[in-house]
Amino acid sequence: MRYWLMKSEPSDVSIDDLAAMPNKTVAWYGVRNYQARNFMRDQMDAGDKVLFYHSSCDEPGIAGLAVVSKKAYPDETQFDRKNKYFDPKATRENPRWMNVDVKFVKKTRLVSIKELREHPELANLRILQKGNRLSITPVDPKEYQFILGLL
DNA sequence: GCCAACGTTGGC
DNA sequence: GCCAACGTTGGC
Repeated sequence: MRYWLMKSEPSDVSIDDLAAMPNKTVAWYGVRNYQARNFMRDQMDAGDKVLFYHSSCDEPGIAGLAVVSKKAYPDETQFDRKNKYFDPKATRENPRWMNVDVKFVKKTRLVSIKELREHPELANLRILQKGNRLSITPVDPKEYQFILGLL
């Protein structure tokens, strides 16, 4: 089992939105970065634990816990002409983009990026590295446990 | 709104 | 295969 941090813009899907979804589950659609796609496609399994992170908002930080509930399968939005994530180079026979399903576990207090930076134990957390923009990053089990302790 | 740091694209 | 130009991300 692996641990991940997944960024979502709360104006798109917040932790509260996730909790309100049917089955409290959402397809993690719209990832259009190969590295992030590869993590989902090649490494994520049902049962993997997820730190749900709010990005591009007033209070960026960890907002809750979630779990991968379904292995990667083709992202439907790539085929939908009207969708902002439509990809003309993707076909049903040759999909380019994949997504997993993510299910709500719990909402936590907001642990801001500022607070995360204050802990030397988290110095290597991918999301805190300079220039990091990946929307999906692996989290070391020790880092995950440490963050659980902050909640 | 700024801007650093990336990722992608496309001409050559 | 190189690399300049362009687009995007995301914290501040």
